[in-house]
Amino acid sequence: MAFTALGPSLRAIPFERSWPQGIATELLTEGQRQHLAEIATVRTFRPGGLVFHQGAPADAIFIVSRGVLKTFHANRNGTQRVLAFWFPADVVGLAESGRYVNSVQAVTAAAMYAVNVEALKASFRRDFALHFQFLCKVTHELREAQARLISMAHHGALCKVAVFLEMMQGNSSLREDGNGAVWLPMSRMDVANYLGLTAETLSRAVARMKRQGIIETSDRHHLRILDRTRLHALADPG
Amino acid sequence: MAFTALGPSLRAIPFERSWPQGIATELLTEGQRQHLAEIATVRTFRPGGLVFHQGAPADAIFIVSRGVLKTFHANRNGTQRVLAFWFPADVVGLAESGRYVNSVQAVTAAAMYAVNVEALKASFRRDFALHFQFLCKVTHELREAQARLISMAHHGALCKVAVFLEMMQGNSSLREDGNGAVWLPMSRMDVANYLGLTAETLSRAVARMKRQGIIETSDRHHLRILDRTRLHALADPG
DNA sequence: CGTCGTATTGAGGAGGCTCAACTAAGGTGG
DNA sequence: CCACCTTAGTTGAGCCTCCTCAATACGACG
Repeated sequence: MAFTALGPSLRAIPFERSWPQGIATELLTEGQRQHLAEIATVRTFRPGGLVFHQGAPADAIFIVSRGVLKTFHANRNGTQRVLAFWFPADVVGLAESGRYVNSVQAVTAAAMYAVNVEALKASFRRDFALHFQFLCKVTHELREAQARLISMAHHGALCKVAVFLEMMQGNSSLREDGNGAVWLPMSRMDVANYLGLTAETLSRAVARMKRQGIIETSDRHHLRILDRTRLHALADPG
Repeated sequence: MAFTALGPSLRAIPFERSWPQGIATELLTEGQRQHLAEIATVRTFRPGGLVFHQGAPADAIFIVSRGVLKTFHANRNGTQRVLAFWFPADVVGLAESGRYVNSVQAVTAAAMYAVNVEALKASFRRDFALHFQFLCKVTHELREAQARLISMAHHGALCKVAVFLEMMQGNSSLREDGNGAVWLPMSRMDVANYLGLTAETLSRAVARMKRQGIIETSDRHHLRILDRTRLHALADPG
């Protein structure tokens, strides 16, 4: 689908009842997407390219057009924690006191719509629905963060990995065919960091799933889910 | 201060630069608060009272007026995970597909403004700034969830507890005097669950801090921070 | 084809969970 | 008002998982 041809996309599960339960849908109308495309500039990034750095003045917010990106937070001592991965139709760059709180970096080659904050605010003023859809999108991201809190805090390594794989499998931009093939563009270290594990533990968890015949891996970045039922049993032990 | 006399309050760190860095401020004008008070109904809850249950149809969103509440998510097997504690000027009840995703329960006696979703939406349509401030508030909650993800995933029990205590100490509605006294209205089990620990581990961590002279406890719900510097050292190990 | 960063595999140790006993506190009914 | 019961909280012993450290294999790059 020529998503990008229409301009920025925003996908989330809406507040309202009318939509089918639990399924993310496009929030913006064609008109809104065209309008956003007009006030936005497209910026492309090569793998590893930095979109913005934590602490930098926040003059724009970004909507992912193509590619995969990650948000991370650098601690004083130099270590970094991966907080989230982003895909097309996600929004990043929400500021605090005029500055970005985290850094965002491209994992794959990526394109983003950069929307000037003041321009966006002006658009919000004119288009109530657009404004509301952004509220909806941020709420959706909040819920995802909360859902992640559960699996991060209370579950073991196998469960975390299973949850992660289900999440990636549910993401249309990583699904390669209808038969469980998933593309994992990010490095193992990033995944481990994201899940609050060490690279070693992640490796062992993946190896165990392979031994059990739940998944198989060809290349380091390509994985196939063989037994979705058992994967889900691992992901959802309670 | 007679917060509640003015109507609902919304506190968060705004997007914009102009405010002092990193300090939560009142987002609403007196007029907005009065307006919200008019379209809202006040509902009171005794300790343990359920504000709404996960899965219930979401017809209202709630703004905390008085008291402390918790959000939790019940799993199939009956166990519950505490996702957040809420204080005056916080917003809860953001829905997904017309239903609440989590349950909210009063920890102490509490009062909430219940705002009908449709009425609120109508107000958003008329008052751009009000709409924008809600976006700001939700963004703020998203950032807090992300910050918590870091300490949940990568740190040990002592660190988690230290972070929690600093958070509670930073909350004006729990601070009892200027000298480190903090009121912890929630049960130890809730705290442990919230931090992703068992009650036993939490108990041991608190005991250790007492032995080290960092805190002291009188009653189960009252705690005093004696050495803020060392507490912060525990909370922020990297 | 060599080199360096990334990924996997192995052994050992620390921290938190489980299980269990015990104490404290709050609530009920006699 | 007190005895009783129930639930929350504390403390201890043992086990299990995940992290740490170290060595090795793989792969992307020049």
